[in-house]
Amino acid sequence: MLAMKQRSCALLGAAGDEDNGVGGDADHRTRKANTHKKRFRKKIESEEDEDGEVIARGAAERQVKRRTSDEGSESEEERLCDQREREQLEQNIRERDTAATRKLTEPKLLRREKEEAMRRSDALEKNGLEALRRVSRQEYLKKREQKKLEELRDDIEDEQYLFDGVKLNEAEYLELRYKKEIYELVKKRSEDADNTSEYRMPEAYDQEGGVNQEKRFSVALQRYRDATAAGKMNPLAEQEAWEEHQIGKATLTFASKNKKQISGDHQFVFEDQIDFIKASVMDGENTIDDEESTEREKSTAALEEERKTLPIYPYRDELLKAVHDHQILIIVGETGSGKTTQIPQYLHEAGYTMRGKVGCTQPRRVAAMSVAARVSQEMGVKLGHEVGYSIRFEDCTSEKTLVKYMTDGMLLREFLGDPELASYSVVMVDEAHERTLSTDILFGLVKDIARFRLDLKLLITSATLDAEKFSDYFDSAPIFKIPGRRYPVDIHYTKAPEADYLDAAIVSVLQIHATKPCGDILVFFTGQEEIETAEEILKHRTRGLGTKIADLIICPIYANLPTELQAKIFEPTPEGARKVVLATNIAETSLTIDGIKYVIDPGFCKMKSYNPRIGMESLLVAPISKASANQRAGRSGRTGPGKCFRLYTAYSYHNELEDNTLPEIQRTNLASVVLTLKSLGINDLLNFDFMDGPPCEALLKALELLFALGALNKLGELTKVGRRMAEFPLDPMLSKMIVASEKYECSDEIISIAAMLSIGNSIFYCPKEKRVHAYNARMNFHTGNVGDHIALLKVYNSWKETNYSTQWCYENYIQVRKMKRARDVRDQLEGLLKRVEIEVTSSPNVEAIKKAITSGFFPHSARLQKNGCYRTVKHPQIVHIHPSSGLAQVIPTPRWVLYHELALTTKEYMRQVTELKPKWLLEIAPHYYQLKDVDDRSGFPTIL
DNA sequence: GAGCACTGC
Repeated sequence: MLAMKQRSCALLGAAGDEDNGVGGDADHRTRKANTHKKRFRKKIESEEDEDGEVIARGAAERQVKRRTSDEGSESEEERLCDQREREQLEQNIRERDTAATRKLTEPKLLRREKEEAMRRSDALEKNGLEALRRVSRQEYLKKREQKKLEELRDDIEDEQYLFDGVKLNEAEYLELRYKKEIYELVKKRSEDADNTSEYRMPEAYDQEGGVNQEKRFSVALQRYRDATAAGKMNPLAEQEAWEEHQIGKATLTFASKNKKQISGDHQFVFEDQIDFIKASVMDGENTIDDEESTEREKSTAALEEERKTLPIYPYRDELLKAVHDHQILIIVGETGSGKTTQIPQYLHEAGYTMRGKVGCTQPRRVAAMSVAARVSQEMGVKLGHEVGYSIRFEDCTSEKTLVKYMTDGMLLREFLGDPELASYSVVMVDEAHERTLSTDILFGLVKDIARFRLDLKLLITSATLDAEKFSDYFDSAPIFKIPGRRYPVDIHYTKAPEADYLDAAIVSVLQIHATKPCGDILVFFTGQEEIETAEEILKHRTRGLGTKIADLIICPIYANLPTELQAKIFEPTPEGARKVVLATNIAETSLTIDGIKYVIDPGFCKMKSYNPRIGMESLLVAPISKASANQRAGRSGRTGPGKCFRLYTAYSYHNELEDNTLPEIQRTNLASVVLTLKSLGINDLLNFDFMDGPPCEALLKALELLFALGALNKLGELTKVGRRMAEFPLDPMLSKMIVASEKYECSDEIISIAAMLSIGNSIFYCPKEKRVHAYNARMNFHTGNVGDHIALLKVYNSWKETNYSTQWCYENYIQVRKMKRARDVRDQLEGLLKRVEIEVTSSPNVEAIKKAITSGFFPHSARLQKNGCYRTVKHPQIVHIHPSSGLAQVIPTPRWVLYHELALTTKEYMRQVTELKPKWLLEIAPHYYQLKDVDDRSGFPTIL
């Protein structure tokens, strides 16, 4: 019983330590944690001691933790055990201490040998990179520091711990010496760098590297060049075309010029008008009119000149000095200041790349690619050589890469192989204000590393609003401000709140169209449905206006829109016409449309939120934040002064909107985050230094799930299974499914299913006018009521059989783009299978495949109720089969089902459902289900 | 008989 309690405490990280928190909030959180502990303990009591595959490390640390978290234990038995443990701990400490003193007295020669051996094994471990034998990051760092301290100890011979004339104890003295030494080293190196006036530019590497590498570079470069020859969208490569287009924008600007001014006196009177009040002007800064030229090929000299016109240029030396003087720097710069392209170049020119790479993270793939392409052009080198980028499915870097752009998730993955980012001298986290999940985790990790690696420079760039917060988080790091280049934007609010924002938005569009001078309009909506409705109404209303009014070109844009149609928004507006772009949040950050002069902002967006208690995600319409509203407004001031019409009152803006959008980490399922952190050796998650910690309940839920999946043992440590799971960039349940497929010898099928599941639920395309056809096509894959998982497998395999035919996709109402992505994911998973030593085996046995799925998704089981609904087994909750499922209309209704996810829309729906035999639950997850769970009390006889 | 903001590994 006692052991049980200790286990649960350790598993929960430092839940017990929480009482040291601040005020009543901590109390509340502790109480919550305690109820979870109780629940957890119950679960653990039903456990057997079978999966003891622990990667032993930090044992003493754990003991300390267990001791502290168990304070206040009641029984005599517990106290005795506690006593024993304390003795053990003290024994450990004694041993360690004597070992340390022994080291000090041993002859130097012997010690050198030992150190050499240690160094070699360090190097081995570091370079070995063998996933399963990876050394934990913390252990590695500790060892490294220890070694350094020992070296310092050698130097102290007179036993006088004087540092700058102050007498210190040994520990303090060593620490200071350690820090000072590294500081001196860094200073010397950078001084050396400063004194060198010339930097050797490596030659082209044409002879080096494999053929593939070479081919890849040229393809990447070609892509970049081709992108500027816009308009040629290859229907066979939608995704690529889309990305090409995005890259093209790095050098191209589309602007509508010289449009005819619409005469001020017009005879149209719309039924309703909205009164706007101009309330404020968002100031423009540095409004120099030198937009990037549209010329494609430019001499290096011309590019060099262009670089000098960027707003950041006058701050170059000041910035470099700040970087030199401070380890961590917060940089505030508006879009257009050139920070993303210039800072890494400045750092390179200042010699920082001589002792490691300059890494720069971006939240989006396209941004990483296009910026890298731009910078390589500016530096006059081949993309992929000195300047490269690294995104999922595409690593365009080489050994010679000095400046590396990458997605933030990619850097996170790099942590797994390189626990202290040894190959980097500077890490720049760009667009930090967006607070993506990966960025938030990176913050914690880089902050930690910076404490050990004093030679590592850290740059965090953010928008103005929360710079202070970043500074506070990074130990009061100095803030460096760079002005952006933006035109002023007039902000207008409505006089009174609008009841129907959709209607109000349409009225405003017409109002602007009829009364304001030329310039395109951008309207923000929440989703596809709204956009389609708005499009219809607008078309209807403009139809009757005849030729008295200029043409209104309506362009919808949302992520699920087929790419050919998306390209339409980038076409220049014909003379005399006006373009109105109806967009989702995609236009807020992900893509930039030039020529926009008016923005209409209804103030809403769809936001995902997660309920950890029942494990359900929901997508709800919610008011945007002030930061978001300003971002939207700024979209109108890119090519000239703009106007933003907000469909809410100034009062609402100031008093009702939040300052910032809730960071993603606080509203998402954390299972995969927790697995990643655990595999980085971070065991104490509740005390991990998050900038904004996620809800305690969500963390506990994630731990609970990972424990059930066998990824964590009872002490909350990563097991071998967990270590293998962490290799896959997927949700842990999908990863578990893959790991389990080894046992059922169907890994080939399972990775196809995992790939299909991971790309989401928009594989089937369903145009309104062809609904019946689309439905029939979809149902073809469901013959035999095999369930949605197997149906997805059928879709993938059929596509493969047609040699990945685009035509086949059109015929079957399937989105080619998504299928291509699934193929990429599948290829990646196949590669990773080798890494975790799972053979690719194919099995025709459907039951085996379903069992493998069950191994990952057993917590997601539901049983039929008398009334035809389903109820989830473990955390009782009434749910329904989603109508898009192949099992939605099957008769007889399956009694037991397994679902991929729960989603709250109009009802609580299960998406992607497969029939299940209850005996599998007992067979596969005996630790999770007991007989009474699958024993039927609902009136149906259970078939076991 | 419903519906799917947006990213990322």
